[in-house]
Amino acid sequence: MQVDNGADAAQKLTPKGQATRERILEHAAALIYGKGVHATNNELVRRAAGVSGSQLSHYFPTKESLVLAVIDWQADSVLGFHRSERFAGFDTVEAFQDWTDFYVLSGRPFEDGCSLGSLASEIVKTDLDVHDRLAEVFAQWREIFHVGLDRMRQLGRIDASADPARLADMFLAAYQGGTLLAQVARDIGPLQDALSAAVDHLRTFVTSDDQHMG
Amino acid sequence: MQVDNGADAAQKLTPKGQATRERILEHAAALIYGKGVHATNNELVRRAAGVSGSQLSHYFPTKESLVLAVIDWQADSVLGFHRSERFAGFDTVEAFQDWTDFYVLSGRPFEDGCSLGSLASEIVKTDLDVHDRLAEVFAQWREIFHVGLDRMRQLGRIDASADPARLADMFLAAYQGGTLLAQVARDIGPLQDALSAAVDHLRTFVTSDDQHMG
DNA sequence: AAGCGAGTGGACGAAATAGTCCAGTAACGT
DNA sequence: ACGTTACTGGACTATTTCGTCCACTCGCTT
Repeated sequence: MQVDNGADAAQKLTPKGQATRERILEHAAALIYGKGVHATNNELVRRAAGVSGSQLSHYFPTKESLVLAVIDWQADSVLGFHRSERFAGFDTVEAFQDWTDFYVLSGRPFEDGCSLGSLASEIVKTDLDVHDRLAEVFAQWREIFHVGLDRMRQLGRIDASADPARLADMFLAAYQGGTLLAQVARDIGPLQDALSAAVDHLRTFVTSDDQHMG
Repeated sequence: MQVDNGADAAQKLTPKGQATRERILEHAAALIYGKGVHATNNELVRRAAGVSGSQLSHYFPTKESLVLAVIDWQADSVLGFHRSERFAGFDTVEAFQDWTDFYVLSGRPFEDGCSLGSLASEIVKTDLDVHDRLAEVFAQWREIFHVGLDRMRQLGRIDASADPARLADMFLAAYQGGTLLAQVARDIGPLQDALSAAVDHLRTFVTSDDQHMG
């Protein structure tokens, strides 16, 4: 269930070695986040993390293994964020509103985009054998929304005609697509619009009268 | 307004030269479409188009210029498709429904994804100076939806409270995000869900009673 | 037909980059 | 303390890949 591939690979490392591995991972994640996968090369990671070439091969035998570790790193971050108490399992409209507000108002600068989304679209077509891992992460992400929406329906907060699975996909797609558009336009507007529209759509299923329009 | 960069570069080419250029472009577009930008190298294009190395440099001095030409090529295709009579300017709900049906039912295999979308997210973070061109294309794409929706509102087909700009972004984001999710999941379901939900949302603004639910 | 420019071919050069090798250092267990 | 194991450094190699160079051919014009 929980992502722990990073720990798997670090099982027989001493504290010092593990620290070095973590340092490489941090910097690699940051670089990939900012420059993309294939623009992040050996040397950049090496210099950023302050390690020698052999250490990369030592902790991450191939670039693919490094990318995979970064995916796990980002996955932990994203899934952990969505599972935090802040959103209470996404079983209220307010939770979804808070979620969109986070990205629109205070979120990360739009230039960077969603680490996982852009990472995914950059890799999906390549030979890198990370597809399954990515698919799993996105499935879990979707599941967070799905469970919350299903609960909302069972509790009668939204109408029985609402389709939790469909709405979950809608939210995820609105976020991913909106992020892409925001990146391209260098303007957070499209993301804002897409997420607002998604929440608006969710509101159309709300059964009670206090729909907190806005 | 219209995309013509390709013609710009081909201004002083003889028919034979132009034919060769087109051939390179076709195959390059197909390769990029299927394998991504950075997995499509010199040699692949050369062999696919049946040209020698020097010809690539002759017609496209740098890889960036080739990518740019492919973007224009794809842009013409996508924008032309959306401007076709089939969708009548997207000024009816049925047009949007037809549009989603096209991608969901008969559309291109989901593995490939949207040429422009995946192309964009692969390039956006790089140094390639194609950002402006991509932004322009997406802006035009959005404008097609926006104009149609605005017209729908002016004609009273949807409620005055509907926000055409927001809805346009929602449709584009739903498509782009849905396509990404479909690629990752290797299942067209997410795209189907996202687009269906988007159309459902549009329907909530329909003023007349014949809403053709489905 | 002769010349000139566009078009073409294949080999080559230069640069970037992933991954290896081996020697040297530090840390841990006994 | 000592040996084993983990850790580190930097140079090196192999490969990929973009782009160039120069010789050659084709086709149009006069």
